[in-house]
Amino acid sequence: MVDRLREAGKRLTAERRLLFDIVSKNPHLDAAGIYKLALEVNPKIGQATVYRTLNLLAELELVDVSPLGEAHGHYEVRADDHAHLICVECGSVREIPPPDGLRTLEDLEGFEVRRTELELIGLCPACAKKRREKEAPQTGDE
Amino acid sequence: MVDRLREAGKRLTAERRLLFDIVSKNPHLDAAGIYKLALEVNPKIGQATVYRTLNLLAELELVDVSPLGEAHGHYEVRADDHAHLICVECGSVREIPPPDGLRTLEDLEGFEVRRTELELIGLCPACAKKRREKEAPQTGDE
DNA sequence: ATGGCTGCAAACACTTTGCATCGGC
DNA sequence: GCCGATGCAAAGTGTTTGCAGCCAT
Repeated sequence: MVDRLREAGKRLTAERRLLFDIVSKNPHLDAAGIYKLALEVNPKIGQATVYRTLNLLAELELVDVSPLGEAHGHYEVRADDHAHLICVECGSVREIPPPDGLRTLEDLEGFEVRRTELELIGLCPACAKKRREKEAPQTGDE
Repeated sequence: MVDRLREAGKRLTAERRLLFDIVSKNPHLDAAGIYKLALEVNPKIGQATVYRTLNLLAELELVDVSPLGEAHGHYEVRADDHAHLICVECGSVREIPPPDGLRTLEDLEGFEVRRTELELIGLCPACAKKRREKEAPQTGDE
């Protein structure tokens, strides 16, 4: 994470460290939850910092914003793609890592699927092309 | 849709018809976009009605709220599960229906996937059980 | 020492709610 | 005719922004 910040010419502050740390250890918190945990460590951190930092980390692709069905966006550190089992009733989230992952329905272990979302997020052909043109061989990373 | 409303003891109004129709024909609009289209047909429809109706339709499981990566929630009529190709650059959304769907990567036709989200939305075992207990044979549908 | 980052609070955008009226059943 | 649904506008919630001081570089 340090490297990525440096790369992007951003500064490494205690707040950023803290927030990234919280997101790492708590995969499915929303901004409010992250803020709350942050307050316990640094009582005078501001929510603006939380939002700014999460946006920054998302831009640097260090964390992902996971939409999580009904609820609001939650944050988690970028990792191997995995499935989310999201309960519409209690909001609980279970993760299924990909290797041992979703090979059979039995892996769901009693979870009752109502609907699924498969989102492939990236660049459409046109934008991918534009980006390649715009981008110098080594420098650019947004 | 009419039936589902009836079932739930809800009334069939022109506004609900209109909004459902708009969502049907425009799979990836957000609330604001839906409202805008609705205004063209019924200039005095209120946004509150749009929100209330969309929430109602979502509750009746007639439409889904699709989180769509970076953007805000979008609405679409419930249909066969399909994948979304979401461009982070221009925000375009392409749908891939399941039968002809994502069997090979070539189906992506040049889309450059950066990350994927697989969300299985439903009831965790505990809540599924609770719901079965609470639910009378015929009456209850929350 | 400098410019980016932070905290604070105001601004903003989106969604929900209260109430009187309207209209489906 | 009754009770739910609507339209309007105000309230609520979550997120962003402006600015002065602070701190990583």
